[in-house]
Amino acid sequence: MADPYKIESRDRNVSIGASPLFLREDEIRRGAELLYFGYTRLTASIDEGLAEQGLGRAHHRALYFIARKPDLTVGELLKFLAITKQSLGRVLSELTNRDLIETRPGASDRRQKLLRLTESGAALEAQLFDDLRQGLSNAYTKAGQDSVSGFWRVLEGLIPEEDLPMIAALRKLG
Amino acid sequence: MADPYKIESRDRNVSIGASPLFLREDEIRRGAELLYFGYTRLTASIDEGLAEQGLGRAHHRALYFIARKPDLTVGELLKFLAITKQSLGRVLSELTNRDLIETRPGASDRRQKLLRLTESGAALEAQLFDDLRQGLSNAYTKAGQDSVSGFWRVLEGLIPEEDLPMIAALRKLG
DNA sequence: TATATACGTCAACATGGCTGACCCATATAA
DNA sequence: TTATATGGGTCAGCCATGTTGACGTATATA
Repeated sequence: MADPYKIESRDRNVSIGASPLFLREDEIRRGAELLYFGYTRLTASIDEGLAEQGLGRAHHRALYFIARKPDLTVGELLKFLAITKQSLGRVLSELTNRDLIETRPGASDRRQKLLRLTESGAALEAQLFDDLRQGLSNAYTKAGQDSVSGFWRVLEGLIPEEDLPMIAALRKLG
Repeated sequence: MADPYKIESRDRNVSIGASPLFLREDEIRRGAELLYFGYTRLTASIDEGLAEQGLGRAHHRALYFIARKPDLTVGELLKFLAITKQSLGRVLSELTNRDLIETRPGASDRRQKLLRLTESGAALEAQLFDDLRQGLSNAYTKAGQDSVSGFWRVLEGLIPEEDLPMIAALRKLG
C-alpha cells in the first residue's frame, strides 16, 4: 500500500495501517466537541465587549484582519472571510460610518482600496484582542508549551492545503 | 508574586514570570487564526452534505448531541447548544417533521421529553459524522499522537471550568 | 480600443439567533 | 390539598449576517 494512512473505508472504528489509535470514533468525537466548545466559548467572551459597542462578530472579524495586515485590500479581506462582497460591503460601510476604519486607493493599482484602522478603530481592536489574549494565554499556560505546538499542528491539519499559504502570509511582513 | 502567570497588565508583548513565550501577541494571534480557519473549514465540509438535505448547521448540532447521548432531555440539549428554547423548538420540530428524531416522556419525570434519533436520523448523522471523521482523522494522522493530546489540552483550557463537567459527561455512559 | 478586473450597490430572500408574553402538565413543598 | 416551581411548547416580531442576481464605474492591460 502506498500510503498506510490513506482512508479507504467509511466504516467506523476503522483501523488503518500502523495507526489505529487515531481513527477511533471516540477520539474524533472528543476533538469535535472540544473544538466546538472551545471555539464558541472563546468567541462568546468577545461578544460581550462587542455588544457594548453595538457591533457583532462580523465587524470583529473585519477589524481583526485589518489590524493584522494594515493596507489589506478588499479582495484580500474577502478571501480571509470567505463571504460575498455584498455582505462585506455592509460591514465595511458600518465600520466606516463609525470612524473605525479608513480607506485609500492603492498606489500601484488605483482600483484597489487599502483598508486601515483609524485611531479609535485600533483602540477598539486592541480592547477586543485583550479578550482573546486572556482566553488563549490562560489556556496556553495551563496546557504548557508542548501542548501548544500540538494544538497548532492539529489545527493546521484541519485546513485545506491551498489555504495555508494565505494564512502563513498573515505572519509575514506587512 | 503568588502566581507568576497571572495576567496583570493590558500591555501587548507582555512578558510575565518565567513563561514569556506563551504570552506574546504573535502566539495569541496564531492560535486565534488557526482556531478560526480550522473550525470554519471543518464545519464548511459538513455544510455541503447538510445542504443536500436542505438542513443547516443548527440541525446538525442537535442531531450530533442526540446521537451522542440518546434519551437526552430538551433541557440538557439546551445547555449544550446555549440557545433559547424558542430557537431550539424550531429546529426540533423541523427534525421531527422529517422523521429524523422522535421523543417520549421521561420515565421518572413525565414532564421531560427524551430525544432519540430515528433510524433515518441515525443514518444521516452517521453520514455527516463521516465528514467530521475525514477531516479530524486526517489532521490527527498528520500531526501525530502527542500533538493530538496537546490539541485537546489547550482546547480544554479555553472552556470555562464550570462547563467541563457537562462536556465530560458526554463521554460517560448513556 | 476592447476586455478584464477591483470594487460598489440595489433588491429580495434565507437562516438562525433573540425577546416578550403566555400556555399546559407534572412535581414538589407548605 | 392547594400553591408554586419546573419542564416544555408556542405565537409574534425583530435582528444579524449570510445568500443570489443584476447592474454600474473606474482603472489596468492586451
